[in-house]
Amino acid sequence: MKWDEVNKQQCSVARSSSVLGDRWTLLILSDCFLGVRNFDQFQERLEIPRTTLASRLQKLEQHDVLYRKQYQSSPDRFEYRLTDKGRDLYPVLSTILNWGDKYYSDEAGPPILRRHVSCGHDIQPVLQCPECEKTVDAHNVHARTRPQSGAHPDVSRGPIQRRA
Amino acid sequence: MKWDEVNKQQCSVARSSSVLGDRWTLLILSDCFLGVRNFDQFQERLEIPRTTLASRLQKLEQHDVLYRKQYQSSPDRFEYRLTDKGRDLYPVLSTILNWGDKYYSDEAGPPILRRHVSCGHDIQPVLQCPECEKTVDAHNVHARTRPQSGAHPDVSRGPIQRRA
DNA sequence: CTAGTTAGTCTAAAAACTAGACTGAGTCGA
DNA sequence: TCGACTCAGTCTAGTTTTTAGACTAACTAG
Repeated sequence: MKWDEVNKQQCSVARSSSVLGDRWTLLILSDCFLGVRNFDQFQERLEIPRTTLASRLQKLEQHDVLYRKQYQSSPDRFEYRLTDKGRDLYPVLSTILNWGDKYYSDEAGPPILRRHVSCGHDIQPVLQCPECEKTVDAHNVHARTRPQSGAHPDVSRGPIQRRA
Repeated sequence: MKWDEVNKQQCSVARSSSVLGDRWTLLILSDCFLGVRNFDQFQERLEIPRTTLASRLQKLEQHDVLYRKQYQSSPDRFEYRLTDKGRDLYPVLSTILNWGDKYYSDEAGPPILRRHVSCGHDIQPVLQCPECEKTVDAHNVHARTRPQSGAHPDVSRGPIQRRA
């Protein structure tokens, strides 16, 4: 299957991956959350080839993750900003940051700090069950396909979340 | 910059992206969490080219996200399983699933259901502050670089999380 | 002996990525 | 008015990655 047909799969991860699962895309979005808005600023911070950057920004705009907002005329210039849909990717970037902090940061600690404005602490957000408010991870969530959803059926052996 | 130099950046998202930010990788990991373990099973479910699958699995193994476990001999055959480090990616895949469910699922609802074993509800996990236990999103977390971390300095205008 | 299973590898063509120069439409200072 | 600068891209040519699909190895089952 070609990559650009992945979004037709009946799976939310597949459809999301067709937007996010590309070289550079997650890094571009990370910079968006850090306030970067202009083409050259993305390019300099990421050292991404300009052609690649242009095509990624265009793709993210087409998928309504970013939008172009004019910030001057003559010559017309645009900056890239997160849409609501884009801002809803915050949990994705935040959990990726958590994982990177855990496995790839040096003794001095993580390079980016996140302060929870409400309580003032530097935090690493965690996943929580919205019903019972306990913290959740792979071991206490059981995934299954909804019948008639058109998704691939469950693997016969079943999920492996509860392995030691 | 070439993609395989991204992991040298002083940024947890960059280092994570060098592992996760590739075509197919997120989908492979998603299948791992659904219990898929064998080469042909990945290949059939994802319809990924076999050469690409082989190189992705090798890469994930090198990064200690998956490990190969022998499950038969003569001929020796191996299955791919999540390591602890790999299982720690659950929040990443889970938040991607949430986002896909919100923006890409049809009227009938999301194709994959997740049951919280502890409380029995079908849930979509949310991000929580571990200090004050409130739900967090882009609007109430303020990111900044730690001085002397070697990360890119903050964008002068500052984060945009609190924009309307 | 023949067919089937599983996990890959091989090959050649197509597509994507990369570095770096270049363009266009302006501004700014002298 | 000239030259340098800004910014957001585009162009080009060379390199790398991805892709489809056939093929291989080492068995087992009938």
